Formats: sequence, C-alpha cells, structure tokens
Amino acid sequence: MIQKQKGCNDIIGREAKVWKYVDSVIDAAMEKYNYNYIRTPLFEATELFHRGIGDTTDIVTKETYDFEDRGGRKITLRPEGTAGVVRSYIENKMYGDANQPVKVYYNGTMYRYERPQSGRDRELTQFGMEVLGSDDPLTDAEVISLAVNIYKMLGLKEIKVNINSLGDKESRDNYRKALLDYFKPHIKNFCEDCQERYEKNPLRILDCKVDSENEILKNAPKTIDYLNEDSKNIFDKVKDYLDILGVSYEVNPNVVRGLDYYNHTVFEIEAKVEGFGSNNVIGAGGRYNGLVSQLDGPETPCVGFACGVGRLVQALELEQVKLPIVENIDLFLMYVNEEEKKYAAYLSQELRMAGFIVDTEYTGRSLKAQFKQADRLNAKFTVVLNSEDLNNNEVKIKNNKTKEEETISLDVLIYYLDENCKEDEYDLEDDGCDCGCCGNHSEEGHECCGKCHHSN
RNA sequence: GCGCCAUUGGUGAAGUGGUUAACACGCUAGUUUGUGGCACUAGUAUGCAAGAGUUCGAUUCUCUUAUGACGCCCCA
Repeated sequence: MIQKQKGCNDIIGREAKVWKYVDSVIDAAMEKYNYNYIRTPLFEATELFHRGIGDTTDIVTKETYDFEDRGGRKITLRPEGTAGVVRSYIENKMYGDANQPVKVYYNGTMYRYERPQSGRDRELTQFGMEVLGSDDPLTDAEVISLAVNIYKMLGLKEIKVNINSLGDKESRDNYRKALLDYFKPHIKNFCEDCQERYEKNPLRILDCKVDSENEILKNAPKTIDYLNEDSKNIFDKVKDYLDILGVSYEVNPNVVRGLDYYNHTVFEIEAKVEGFGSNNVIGAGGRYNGLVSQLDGPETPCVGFACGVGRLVQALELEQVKLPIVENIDLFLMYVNEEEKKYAAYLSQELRMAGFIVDTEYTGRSLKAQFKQADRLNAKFTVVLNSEDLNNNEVKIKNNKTKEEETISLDVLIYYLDENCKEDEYDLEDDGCDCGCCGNHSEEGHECCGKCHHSN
C-alpha cells in the first residue's frame, strides 16, 4: 500500500469542514481590514530563501525541500510566506502602486524538511499578512490587532500577546554586543546547546529550555534597555496604538525572533490551552524593514504576521470551541425499483438546482438500510418515492426530527422545503443567541447567552 | 540530523513460537409482501505495517525500511 509522505496529513471529514470554516473567517476578517488576497507559487528559486531568510542558521541549509528541476535550476518549496510575497512585491513593482501601503494576505501550504513532532509537520498551512511600504507604528499595531481579532472571531478564549522591540540596526548591534559580553564569563556553566548558541545565534540563549531557571539568564540584558531614542519612540507609539485598539499585551524581553531581518517590533501570540505544551505559539510576526532592499528592491519598511492553521485548529479543538458547521442535508430521496430511481435522479437534480442539499441512494440497499443512511447523513427530511404516489402527482415527505409524515403535491414540494429548511437554517446560524455574536466574548464584562457558538 | 516508544479487519482493541486470531462497535442481509432507528439471527482479517533472517514452524524472536506518537537540535 502506498502511504502518505512523512509529516503530511489528509484532512478529511469533519476536520476538513473546520478548516474550511477557519478559512472563511480569515477571508472575512482580512476583507474588513482591506487586505488583498495574494497567491504566490509553492516553489521559488532556492536563492530567494537563502538571501531572504539568511543562511546563518540550520533553517535554509538543512530544513527546506530543495531539488533541481529537469533544467538544472535550483528550486525550493516555500518554507514560509513572506519571502514569496516580497519577491512578488518587487517583481510586480507594487512599490509604484497608487495605493500605499500595500496590504496583502495569503493562506496556503508551506514545506519544511523537519522531523515531525507535536504541532510540527512537513507540510503545513499558514495564513499571514504583510504591510509593505509604511513605517507607521499604527501598521504594527493594526497587524497585531487583526491577528488577535481573527482568533477572537473564531471563538478562541485564552490568548496572550507578547511583544518586544529589537530596535533599529544600531540598537540591535549594541544589544548583541552587550549580550555576548554579559554571557562570556558564564557561558561555560550553561548547557552544551547554549554554548553553541553563543557562537551561532546568541539571542536564542534567552529561550533555552534547559537553562531557563538559571539566575544569570534571568538577569540577562534586555533588548528594550538598549534601544536608542528613535527606536524607543517607535516602540512607545506601537504600544499607544495597541491600547487604543483595545489589544491587551505584555512586553516580554525574551521574545526574539530567530531571523536576522527582523527589527523594531516583534511579537508572538500564544494560545493558553491545557495540553498544548511548548507548542502554544500559534502565530508570530514583526517588522522587517531590511528585507525588500536585501532582495534588490527599493528600501521599504514592512511588517507582517503568520499563523499556523494546523495549530490554530488544534487549539480550537482543545478549547472545545463550538463552530457553526453544517453537518446535515435537507433531503434524502429513497426508492426501490428502477422507475422510482429514475425519478429520484430527476428530482434530486431539480431540487439541487433550487438550492437544497439533496442526496439519494447509490448502492442498491434495502429500504431499511436507506433509512439508516438518511439518519447518518442527518437529513432534515426523507422522501420514499412510490410509483403509485407519483402517478397521482404526490409525494410523502417525512420530517426526520418530528417523524411526522405528510402527503403533498409534487408541485408544492419546493415551497414546502423552502419554508421548513429555511427555518432550520435560521436556527442554526442564530444559535438562539441574542447577543449578536460579536466575537467579543472573551472581552471582560461582555455577557453572553451561553448558547451561541462562542461559548462552551 | 539525534533519541525513545509504537504499528493486529471499516473502528476500538485482546492475544500467542504451533491447527479455525478473542470481544465490542460499525456495516450488510434476514425475522418484517415497501417505512428504519429497538430486539434477535447470520455474514463480515487466507490476516497481525513492508521486506529479509533465525526456526520443523513466526503475527509473536532478530535485522532493515516505511509510517505514527513524543522529546532534542532548529523554529521561518
């Protein structure tokens, strides 16, 4: 048997509906903030990621899917979304667009050559947004609040925003130097990995798991103490705007993104869900003012955010968030003989065109088994087609919930369904909630009926 | 890249170096001349991830590979 590739997943059944729903919420939110959907290729020239992400760490050298195509070109499956968006921004000369800044969002699969473990797969889906062409701290705040609002609209309750600032290049360099000086006399007492990090990526010592309780680590210099005047002002503005947008956050000096291209604002969003362990960071982002020019574009300030959809779905499941997912059909058509079957085929087509969700029997099962199938499909109504009834231009329709059966004229079937199914749909969307399902259920002081899909 | 544990029908699983691989759910059919969901009866893995080895004999022991779970490295 041919199995799926390591770290890849088939998303099927109810879970697939959850993904579809999450996608629809993302689309709706992005539309409100006026971010435009962008699709870029799944694979790009390897060089894009080498120059974009930088080859300082293991990431680009060991953890991407690289291959040569038949023409000998070096290709890499995209491991993240930003590099492709920036490439497209430059190639399509979006810096010349009348509308500035350029606000885009993406939602698609990424590929990372890693050993799978909890919350990490080789094929993963990320959505994210980028604002290119503005250094206004309001864009930093807007990106963070948009991310937070998407989580809230989905009904995620316990989320925490950690922000930090790395400052501009000068601040970053000063900080890095201070950090190296600080750790120099102590590093030999740290774990092996940290000793290596000291050489390769000293900022990451700050979130070492082994040495996290080490007093020396706890008292390490903080990025925000090394911000120069400009950087400090920018960070203060970002915090101001976040307050105005109603986003609660915590300044966490240990948030340091691994890549070189980040400067100024960096942030991570955690889902505080029981059983999520160390994989509770569901989204992260920051400002990357140097990336566009690094990829041969004009000097362009940018800020962005990305979120792993898999982890997000996992968080929704762990929090047992109720989602408005339709798992029923309007009508199941049953029959026994060939004549009735033909009519079932005809009628199902007509009703589908009229807007109803209709299914019928395809496996030659007994009537008894067909009823079971109707139950399994959660059919609101069932019809057993009967030659005699059909000759009288009639049909017996049964409400599968109340078990009441009525004989109605075929001519009014559509109106009958229209009336009775519409009501059901209204119930479903409304969920009996009077509060308007505003997505603010995690806000303090907001009262909820407790019946809608945002509550447990 | 490193480590650790696992893999038995459609599903949850029990089990053993030796004949027909428990049990339950599900599914299909019947009891019910075309109205189910209950009940009862019957059927439902020539098969224990794949390949190789040890053995008279392997689902069981050994090795290799694949996949899954969880750690480490790394984390875009």
